[in-house]
Amino acid sequence: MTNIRKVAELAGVSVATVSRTLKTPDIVSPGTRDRVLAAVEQAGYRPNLMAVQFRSQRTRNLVVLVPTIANTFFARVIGGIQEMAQRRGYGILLCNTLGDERAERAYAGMVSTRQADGLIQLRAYDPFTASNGKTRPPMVNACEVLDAAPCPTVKLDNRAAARAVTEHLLALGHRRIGMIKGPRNSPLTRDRLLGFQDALAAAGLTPDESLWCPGDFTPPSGHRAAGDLLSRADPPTAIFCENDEMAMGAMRRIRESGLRVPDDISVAGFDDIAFASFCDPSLTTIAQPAEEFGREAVSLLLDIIDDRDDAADKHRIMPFELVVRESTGPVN
Amino acid sequence: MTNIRKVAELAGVSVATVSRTLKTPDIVSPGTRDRVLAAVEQAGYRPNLMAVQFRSQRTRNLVVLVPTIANTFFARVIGGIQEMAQRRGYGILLCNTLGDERAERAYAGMVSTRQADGLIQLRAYDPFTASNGKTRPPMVNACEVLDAAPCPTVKLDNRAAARAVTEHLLALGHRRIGMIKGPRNSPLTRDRLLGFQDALAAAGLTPDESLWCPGDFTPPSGHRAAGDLLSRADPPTAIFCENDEMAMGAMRRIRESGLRVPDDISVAGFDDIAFASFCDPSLTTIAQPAEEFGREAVSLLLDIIDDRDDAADKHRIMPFELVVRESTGPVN
DNA sequence: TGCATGAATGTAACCGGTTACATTTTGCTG
DNA sequence: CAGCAAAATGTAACCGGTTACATTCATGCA
Repeated sequence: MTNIRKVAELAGVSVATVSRTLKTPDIVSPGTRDRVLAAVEQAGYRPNLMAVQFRSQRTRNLVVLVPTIANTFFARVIGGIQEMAQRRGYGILLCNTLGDERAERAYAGMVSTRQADGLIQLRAYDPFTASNGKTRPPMVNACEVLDAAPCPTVKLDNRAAARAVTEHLLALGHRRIGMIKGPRNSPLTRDRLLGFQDALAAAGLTPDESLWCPGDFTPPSGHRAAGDLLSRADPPTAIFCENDEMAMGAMRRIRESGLRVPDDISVAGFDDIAFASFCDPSLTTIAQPAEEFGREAVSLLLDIIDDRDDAADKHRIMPFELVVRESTGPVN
Repeated sequence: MTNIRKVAELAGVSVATVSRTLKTPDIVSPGTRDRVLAAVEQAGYRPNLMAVQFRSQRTRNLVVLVPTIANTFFARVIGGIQEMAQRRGYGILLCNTLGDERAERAYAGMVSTRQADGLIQLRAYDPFTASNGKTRPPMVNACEVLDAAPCPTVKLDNRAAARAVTEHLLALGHRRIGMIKGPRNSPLTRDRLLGFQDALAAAGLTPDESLWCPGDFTPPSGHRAAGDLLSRADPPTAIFCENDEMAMGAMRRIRESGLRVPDDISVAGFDDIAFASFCDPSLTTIAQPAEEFGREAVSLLLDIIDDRDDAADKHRIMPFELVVRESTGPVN
């Protein structure tokens, strides 16, 4: 491996001069600079970044904990993270945690052990809980956010968004509205449920909890939950799904029962993934700026890392938009 | 930061003994071992992995170049990569290249500069082309594979798979079959086109190149291409799309024309993404073991890195399966 | 010419582990 | 108990950059 000493020898200068030529060319005399650059070229020298990182105690890597990369929405968020990280000179260490907290804590260790300078968590779990008394490593929590997050957060006003969807369904005349939720202990699910209830309450309706089915954000779980709802004696006339993946599973199940969307049952989703506008019928949903979530999370994280920041309590609320398409219509 | 010297001091031993206690506990006497471990505990010591990596000249990171993480198929492949890498003690540096070769070469530099030990490329481009005479860094090419790849590869027999799809359509009586392709210069597209032609030739048909429309593997491009095909004087009775994303876009466009799938036009896709079985109609497609692509790529790459391997010419062909669903039917 | 000043360059310590080699301790045998 | 091998532990070089500080060199002015 050609190292800085070889180059120095080749150019007839000291290692310091080589280092300076590459990092601060302006303080090296033009003649020397040319000689060094020629030697660099000739030797095909590339600085060993492990050494640079080690010396500077900065890896310029960020750990990203993602529950499932297979989820289209997260894929977009990661795209945004990667884009902004690259722009700021950072790399992304991707960790598909599948929601396993042991794995998340293990991955979080990559920051403690200096494999990365900071961490972005896309789930409501603090992987540094067990850090006993130590200073918290730089972290940002995005998408599904802890209630009392010990770090900056980036999230949607899920309550308001869910309320908007529900009001849309109410305006179409629906009164019995089913809900296909996410996992029980998720703050995201809880907030969307609250927004749902807000809208019902404002309309003077009492929610029927028997119409709330849990899912896990995958199409099969939406399919299953819709099956549950349809088998009721008095099935709902509309179903609000907490994400588009489950909505697509639900629509499938509805059609399998010989019913039509939206003529017999309306379906609304959440996220506005790419397929939402291409499936049949196209899906009424909440559009989120997924890539922007990622970019913003990186921005906040680098603020902490670069110490351009004193407050760990910056909280960004991202905008949403109700996108009405074909899957919702007037109650039959 | 607590380092190994602090721990050594605390335990009343030398740094070497601390290092040995953590790496090879069996060659340290039990009494000393306990004392050191207690000191480690007390100090909350975590070895600085940057130092370890620097010393051992191994980062235990792998760079992954992915054209678009937003593509459901690649998301699954990356999931497999991440899983196997984790199991083997490696991290994944994810790079969303968007097909930009400059960016790919830049990212590839992370291996030359020792930020990572090897690279997995999911596109048919060799980012080390410009490496003048140097030994090639460890690399594996998966999914879309170079014809004369200078490294191990993992791919599908795209030609055979495309032939299987086409034969299925021919068996249903279709004679005018449209094709929605990927980008022109892609070996993957070329192979699928060859398989398509193989099937036609075997059936004694001459392909009509005017029915081949280029796309870019996204739903909108499939939508657009289907529009092109439908506007022909004599439109095809079936459309073979080179991936499911484009197939969903195409189906959407067909329905917008007032036609039904498969009654008026059959549509087939490729990849069997999660939505393929949940959209309406569900999609006839080629199932690929996406996660297995990723796992296999990591396996091959680590074989090179660990030098457990002499041959850079291991080439894996992964199995496919034709999954017939609702989107294809007998010609009208 | 001599000296002050600043620019250019060199020297070597340092980051935090690992490990070859040296030294000390332990345990066993005769 | 001497003597020796093996086990345990210590010392310090090393990985490849960066940079504080020291040194050399060039320039301008009196």
